[in-house]
Amino acid sequence: MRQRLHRRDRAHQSTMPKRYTIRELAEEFDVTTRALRFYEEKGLLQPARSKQTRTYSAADRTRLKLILRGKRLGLTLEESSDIIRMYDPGAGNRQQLETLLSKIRDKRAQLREQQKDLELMLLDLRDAEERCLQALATEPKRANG
Amino acid sequence: MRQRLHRRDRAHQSTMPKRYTIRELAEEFDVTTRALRFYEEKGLLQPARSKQTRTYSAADRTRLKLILRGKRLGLTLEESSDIIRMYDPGAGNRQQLETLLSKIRDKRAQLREQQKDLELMLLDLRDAEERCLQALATEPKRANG
DNA sequence: AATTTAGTTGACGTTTACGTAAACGTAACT
DNA sequence: AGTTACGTTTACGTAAACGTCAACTAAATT
Repeated sequence: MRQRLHRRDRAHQSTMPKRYTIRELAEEFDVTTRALRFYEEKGLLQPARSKQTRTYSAADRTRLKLILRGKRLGLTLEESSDIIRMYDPGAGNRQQLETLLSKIRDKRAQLREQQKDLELMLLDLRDAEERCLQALATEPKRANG
Repeated sequence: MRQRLHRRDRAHQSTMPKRYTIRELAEEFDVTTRALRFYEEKGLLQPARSKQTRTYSAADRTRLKLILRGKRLGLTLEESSDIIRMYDPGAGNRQQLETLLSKIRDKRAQLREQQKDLELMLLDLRDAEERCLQALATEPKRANG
């Protein structure tokens, strides 16, 4: 079960910023390579190409993390895409910056609403667990009471 | 633009528990009637019928609330369905109760993870807003600096 | 040289959660 | 009687987010 060596693996130069193959990223984050290509197709990742083959930067890796975090929160890819863009004010005139600022604040407000929903659901489930424990306490070990 | 009167509207008996038409629920929660029928088809709602027409109970209304809260948290209908079932230990032997308890605890744990993700994303957006404000402070009112 | 491994690009299939339209019933207002 | 408003079922359409082939290339191992 030896790993085979690829040229890139030996030709590592620690001065060069780290790069990832599609498989490395896929395994690290437990997604399929198909998903990574799909995210690229949707403009969420922008891997470079070294002779046809995709090569992902640390920035791509970070973006992937954000995408997956977004998914766990129920965001669509487009929403995650928006949020990723929010992380960098980048080149923008005053008008664009204010639009961005407004979007950021909207999203924050929305996420705070989601926090409330989450807390409510957790409270409900706490009660549910309690009732369940009560029922178990009432229930005899064998047969029906 | 007067509202027309339906028989049910006049024949209200305050001793009877409140019931809702499909439209009432749809408007109150800003969903389509199609969605309500869909939720029923998936077993999430169980309206009674008064002569073909659906009539929803307070329990249905509560379930709908839970469904929509679940959606805001990114849950699938099936997940919300599971959670709704968790709210009632109902008729169950010891074995079933322990399975239920386990599921409740799993879900709670998962939601606590989601809480962490949410907090991280909020922190990131707080930073993003900060950077955006900085950029605005740097940017002159007119033309580029 | 032949095979294995990892990558690539289509392209069609699938699931979830409804949207939309057709075709119909029925009660109520004009 | 005719229109309007609301309800019903059936059925096909759709967007998102991939899954799942197929068919091919290139590098690395045997």
